[in-house]
Parts: sequence; C-alpha cells; structure tokens
Amino acid sequence: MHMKTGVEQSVYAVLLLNMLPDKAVLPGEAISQQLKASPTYFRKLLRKLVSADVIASVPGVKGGFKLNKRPEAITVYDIYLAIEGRQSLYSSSGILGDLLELEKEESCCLLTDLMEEAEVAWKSVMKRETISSLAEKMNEQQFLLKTEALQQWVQRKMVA
Amino acid sequence: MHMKTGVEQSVYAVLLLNMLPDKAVLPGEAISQQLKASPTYFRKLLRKLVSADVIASVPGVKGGFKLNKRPEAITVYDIYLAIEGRQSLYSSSGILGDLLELEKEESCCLLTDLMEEAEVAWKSVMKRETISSLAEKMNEQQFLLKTEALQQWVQRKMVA
DNA sequence: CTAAACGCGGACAATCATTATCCTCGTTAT
DNA sequence: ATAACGAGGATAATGATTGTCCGCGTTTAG
Repeated sequence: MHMKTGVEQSVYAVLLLNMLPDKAVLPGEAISQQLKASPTYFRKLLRKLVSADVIASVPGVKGGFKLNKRPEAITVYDIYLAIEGRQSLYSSSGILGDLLELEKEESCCLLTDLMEEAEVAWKSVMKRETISSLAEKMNEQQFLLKTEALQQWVQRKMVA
Repeated sequence: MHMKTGVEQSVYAVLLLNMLPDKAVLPGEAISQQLKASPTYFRKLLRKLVSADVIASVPGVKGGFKLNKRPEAITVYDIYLAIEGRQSLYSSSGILGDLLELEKEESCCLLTDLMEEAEVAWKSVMKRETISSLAEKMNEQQFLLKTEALQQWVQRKMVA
C-alpha cells in the first residue's frame, strides 16, 4: 500500500504553474523535463489535473498549461483526488457475509464504517495545505535563492 | 493505492480465534477454509500476526493458532501494522531536491510533514476499535443466530 | 520409533495495478 | 501548409501483491 508517485509529481508541477504570470502557459514537455519524469506518462497526469479543473490547457503551438484556480483555492487533497480518484483506501471483500452465511442483500462489514472514518481523517489533513501555503514554504530563507533561479527558468520556458 | 485484502482477512481470522476457549487452538487450514482464502498464502499472513505477537502458534499435530493477548488489547491498527508493516503511505521521491538543485544532504520535501500528519490521523482512528469491540458488534441482534452457528463451527474444528 | 499432522521459511510463479511508450487525431500560430 | 502543441486510445514494461511448492523441525499417536 503506497501512494502513487504521481501525486507528488503533480503537486510540484502545480507549484511550477503557480510561478507563471497571468495569461502565460508552460508546455507539458518543459514541465516533465524539469521534474525528470517520463514525458509521455506525465502528460496523462496533467490531463487528470485538467479533468479535475485544477489546471487548464491551451492547445496549438504556443499552447501549454496554467492554473485554473487561485492558488489559495487548490489544496493538496484536490491534487490527490485528481490523480488517485475517488476509490477509497479500503473496500470490503465481503468476508463477513461468507462467514455468517448471510444473504447477499444483508451483506455487511464490521470494518467499513471505521475505515471510512479513518480515510476522512487522512483526507482532512490534506485539505489543510494549499498551493499558496506550499509556495510560501518554498520561499523561506534557506531556499530563497534557489527558488528565484527556478522562477527564472519558468520565465524562460513559458509562452504567450 | 489500496489497502491489502490481507488486512481484512486477518481481522476476521483474529475474530475467529477470539471465539476459542482458553488453551484451545485452531489449525491454520481450518481458518483459511472458513475465510475462503488460499491456504498457502494465508499461512503467511498468520505468520506475520505471530511475528507481531498478536497471535501465538503451537507446532506439531494438534497444533494451530490462538490469541496472544486479551481481545481488548488488540486493535485493528495492531493487525494493520502486522500485515502492512511500518512503511508509510507516502514517501518523497526527492523531486524538490532536483527542482532546486539542492545538495543531497539538504534534500527536503514540502509534503513529508503534512503526509506524516495525515497518516497519524488515519492510524489513530484504527487504534480506537479492538477485537472485543468488533466481537460485540457481531453479537448484535441481527447476527446473533448466525454468530452462534459460527461459534459452534469453531468448537468442532478446534483442538486440545 | 516411525509416521502423520501441523507450523516455519525460503524460492519461485501468477496476477494485477502502476508506470511508460507509441501512434493518430484536432487545434492554433506562423 | 506546416510545425508545435494537447487529447486520447492501444499496448508494453515494471513492480508490488498474491499464490504455490518443497524441504525442514516439532509434536502426538500408533
């Protein structure tokens, strides 16, 4: 049981897009290069973010991606949800029904409610952090110089 | 990202062992048959539970498994931990280090603390429910008759 | 004291989700 | 028109999980 690495990659991709000036976009290939991710697969992640309305895409030459919401309005959970989908961490395989020889209609599971609650707790922590709060952390003393270099890279690679 | 089905199976296995009278044991094969799980793989799960001191095993003919703690002292989390191990749900792949071109020593991740906290929240819910509280739920009105039938099956299959 | 029933442990194979590639298409700036 | 980009599907490679097999040590029963 492990979270997909795509979630981490996507968070940093969104952080890159957050460095764009208004109206500008960043081509998908530039992003995946910077993240050292496989370009073809990374496009799929970006499309999931588009479907979830976290980012927007612009087709055609001079196309690319940009944020679709204000950075304060994008939580880590939004990105998690876009990539991992709604499937819950736990789903009963119906063992209890077999054990007690229940009819299919009355099938139940002693764990479902508990695990549901656990998952809510886990997700609620992810909802607390937003892209803008993460961006602030990147701008702290220790990383300030490096982050500025990264912003300059964004300026060079962006279009429009 | 999905929890192993082995966790659910293990919880119900422990619930079965909880129905044993003192000193009695249940052979592994009987358990896996009742849970409709593959016997060879299920033995591995049982051994993980043994390593985690949740259950105890008795070798030799007339051998089998039994609880190693009072049912109030076994939480769902104990079983989760035995099966899934200590590996955390999230682990950074170090992208930020690449992005900012940090030296390896100062490598860091904006998400690690958050995800750590989320995982603590998720686990703390699992620590609330114990084998004895689950056993009570099985004895509620709607399942009482079926649960008694299951207890009789345990009586027949147990040894010593 | 031998055999049979059980748990232990490791090597190995099958299955399944995740990651990655490839090819074709629609869109847009030049 | 053509070149650069995103969209989407079919399909492989990878890796984790699940499942099998075989030989071993221990204990009870004959």
